[in-house]
Amino acid sequence: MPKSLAQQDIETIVKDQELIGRRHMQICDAGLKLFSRKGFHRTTVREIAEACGLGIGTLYSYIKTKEDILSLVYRRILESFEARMLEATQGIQDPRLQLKAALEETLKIYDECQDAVLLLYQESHALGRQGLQGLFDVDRTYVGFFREILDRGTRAGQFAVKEPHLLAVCILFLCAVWDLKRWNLQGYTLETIIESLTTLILNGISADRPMELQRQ
Amino acid sequence: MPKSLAQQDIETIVKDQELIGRRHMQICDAGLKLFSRKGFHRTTVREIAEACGLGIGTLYSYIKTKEDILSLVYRRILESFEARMLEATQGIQDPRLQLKAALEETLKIYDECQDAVLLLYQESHALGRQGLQGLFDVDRTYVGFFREILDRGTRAGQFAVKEPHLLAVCILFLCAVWDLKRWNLQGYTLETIIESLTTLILNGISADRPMELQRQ
DNA sequence: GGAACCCGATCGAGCGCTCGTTCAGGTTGA
DNA sequence: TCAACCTGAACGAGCGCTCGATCGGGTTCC
Repeated sequence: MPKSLAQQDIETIVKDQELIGRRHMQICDAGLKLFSRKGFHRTTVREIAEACGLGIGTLYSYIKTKEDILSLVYRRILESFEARMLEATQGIQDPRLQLKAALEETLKIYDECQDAVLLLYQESHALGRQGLQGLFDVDRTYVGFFREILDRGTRAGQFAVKEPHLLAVCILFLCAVWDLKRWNLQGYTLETIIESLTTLILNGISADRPMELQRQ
Repeated sequence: MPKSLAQQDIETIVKDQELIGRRHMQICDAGLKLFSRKGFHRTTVREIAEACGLGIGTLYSYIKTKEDILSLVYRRILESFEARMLEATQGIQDPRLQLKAALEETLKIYDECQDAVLLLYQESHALGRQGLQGLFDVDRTYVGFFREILDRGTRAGQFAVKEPHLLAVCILFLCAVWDLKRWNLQGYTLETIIESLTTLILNGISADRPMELQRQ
């Protein structure tokens, strides 16, 4: 199995690969829960060890530093995002509909994983250079995915987009508004957000006015 | 002078109000510089004291906790933003042009104050409930400002916006893409960003297609 | 079969250190 | 003289991480 760019191995004392996998899972669960609730710095390694039912020493047989736990958490989050995203949009031919589907799925994911997205934006600077690079790489593939849709739509004459990469970044970023500005969006439903953002973006980039989408 | 909502006083040992003001200024400068470079948690109070030429004890005569320094920094940032914003857009009658000006000025501010905006998004959760409330309040007035433009434009028949508040939040948020996704936007100029975002948003919310803006 | 040995996962007390905060004493100016 | 301000050594809580000890189970050898 080829490893993605974000998959630099974490040094471990323990040898058994299958066991490492299981333990890393436990550590992820505990890490995500605690980091989300208290933040990276306020969470102690001891707490994480306790939360996953391991001794501190044991925990440190599966990681080298506290930072590794954050990396582990990030990896799993992003992997799951990528998988869901691809599944929800593959096979759709019409760029406009595909973009709509991509937006909708991203917003649904971001809705279900609020804590994770928040963590991603707030604590990523706790990662070192190497960890950050991994995040960047994954993000770039994400953006590239949106960008491809934009390119296809532009070639088909449906979209009028001067800077596809820039716009892809913006669109993906905009989806995070639901998580990062949640406190100022109470009262709205996920459906309203999806509709509003989809309308804004599709109108914003359409070569002609996409009336059929508004009517439907 | 009436104090804004964010202006709950910080407890100090020192009495002289004018001196407090001056010292708080020094502390802000040092805090912004160091927090931006190293983050809140990695910056020590000692470093801040040194950077503003005060002894640690002296510093603690002007604040009660480290958190107070962050509050202080945030306050100043937001105050300056608000002032610039209002100045740049007041008096513009046409909603479309006013929105354009507001976007442009916000992006310019966010360009000049990258570190500050990043700090705002990354470290605000280090603040306690009270400090956060203050931030929220200021942000709401900001958003309200955009919302007003949207409302005026909608009444004038220029914009077609179903959820003005939601959209105002989105627009303001979108401006931060330039700071929060900077690493993925290298190579673009501020001017390109301004143009792309303005086009996206104005097209996105316009009742009719605003061709004149594109031609000009 | 079972004694002797080995391997590697587990454990948690505690080391070494950082960092926010305090306080007793010094300095200054009116 | 005394209030206001300044100073930095000292404090101690809390943290990440290490390391020697333990133990269950597999393997070897008689």
